[in-house]
Amino acid sequence: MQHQVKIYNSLTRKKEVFEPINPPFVGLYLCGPTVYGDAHLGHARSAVVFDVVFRYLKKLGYKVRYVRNITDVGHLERDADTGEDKIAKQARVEQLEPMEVAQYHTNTYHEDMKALNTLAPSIEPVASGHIIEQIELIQKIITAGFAYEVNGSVYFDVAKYNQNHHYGILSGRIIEDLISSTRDLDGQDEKRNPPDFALWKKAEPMHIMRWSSPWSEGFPGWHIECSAMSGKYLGRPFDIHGGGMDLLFPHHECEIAQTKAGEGVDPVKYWMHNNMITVNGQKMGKSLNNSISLRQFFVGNHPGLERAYSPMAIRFFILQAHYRSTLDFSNDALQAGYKAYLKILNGLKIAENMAYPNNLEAKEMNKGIEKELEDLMSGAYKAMNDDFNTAIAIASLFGVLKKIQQWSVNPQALAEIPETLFAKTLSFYSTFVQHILGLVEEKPENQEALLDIILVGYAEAKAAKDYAKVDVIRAQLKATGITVKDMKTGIGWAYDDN
RNA sequence: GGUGUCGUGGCCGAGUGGCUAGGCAGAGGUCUGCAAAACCUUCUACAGCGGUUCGAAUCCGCUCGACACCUCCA
Repeated sequence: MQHQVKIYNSLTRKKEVFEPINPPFVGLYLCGPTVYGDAHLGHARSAVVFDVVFRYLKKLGYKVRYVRNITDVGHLERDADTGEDKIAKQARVEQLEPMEVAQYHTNTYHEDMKALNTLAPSIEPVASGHIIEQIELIQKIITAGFAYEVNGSVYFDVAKYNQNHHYGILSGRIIEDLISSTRDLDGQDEKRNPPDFALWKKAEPMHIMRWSSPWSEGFPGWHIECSAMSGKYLGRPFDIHGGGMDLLFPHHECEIAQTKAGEGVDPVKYWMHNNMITVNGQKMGKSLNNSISLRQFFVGNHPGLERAYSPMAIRFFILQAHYRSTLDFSNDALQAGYKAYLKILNGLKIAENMAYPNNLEAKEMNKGIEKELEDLMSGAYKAMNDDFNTAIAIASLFGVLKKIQQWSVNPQALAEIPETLFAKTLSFYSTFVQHILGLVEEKPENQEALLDIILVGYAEAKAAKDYAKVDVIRAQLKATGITVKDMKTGIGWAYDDN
């Protein structure tokens, strides 16, 4: 099967045909979290979006190496010159060793990402574990003449770089504006120009996180870690670099500059940026005090939440929008997403339990329905090929679901299509839902066995027309948040959706 | 101020020059011990004003409005 994937490249601002540098291998790098707080919806969005990219490219047969880093050092508050390290600060607040903070939030991040059913990355490098690589890259940049040392700190010389290269190539920033911007009121600036950024910072005496380097005991700047680690594991250049749009400048712009300056090559062929989650039309972010952590979503523990929303509801909510659009959070939207997800899931159960009937009356094949099904299925793949348009793919999926449900109600309709098409359709649906979109059934594992036993009793009571007993079982399950569903295909259940 | 994005029906959210997006919610019906689920049918759109075109939600211009980045942020 020929697949031509198109990707919107932030660098060229165009959709481009995806041509891996070394097929069938694909290198995919995603900027992961700075582990000083619980992951929120925004983290979920980039993780889920690129999880689907990862899954889909694998599905197409590419050998994808997916690298997602953990930032546990070097990410400063406010300004790369004057701020405090985010993790060190949180450690001070909580009176913990910085590594405890980083470890704790790395663990919770992994738990949350697992709950969202994102696949683990192939490699998950940690910034503090790659100090040597970062120092080496800084040295290369100094040797090339694009960085300077001041009092034990090293800065990237943006103006010098821009003489022969283009700082602003990704973000569209104009260097003169950046240089002339006089927002910096701190007189004790070590930088030659405001847009220069730190590659290495000398640690203040109080600073706990420190490593020795040729310049000082200190710590690396934020941008250098991604350059060093992506280069180490994916080579130069590599295929796809992802991240939130808010990282486009300065983080990704700086990554390009560092690699170009130090190694003489462009680091990345395709840059992909997912858009932001908004709350009431405003960006969700820690600094805006409107972020809701994923754990709060999962249990409903936040004033802005009307109820708990399961991980799959959130995953579906994210996938219903295209990744380059802003996505506005609201209780209504999430609730709608959850119901839609339940519907998709119900189709999965039907598909699993349905077989092509062997007692069909002979009928003429219906070419119209055949074509409709083929169009829906190829439409879903076309949508994915077109810059991973999950919204359209899901619409196609609902079209297929409708057919499956009709068959479950009226199996005789299957006489109009060949058994091979029936099998293909079911297989398509199940594969697309579970393996490409990554939507799976959420069952509390310890409850499942009990629930099955209870539902056996329910079915027996029902067969015996003992409706009093039926109603009691139903009411009791309802009280624990489980809705019983009497389907044609058997007894099912779902989480209560209201 | 600079750079960029966007304004779609009750809500969310695709779309691109002509052909039903989809989901949720609403209405009517089928089924059912009653529900739920499922199925069938169905109502609300393209910010405003001009222009290009045989034809525009889709292209161009203006107006209004919203947002993002420029400082840490997925």
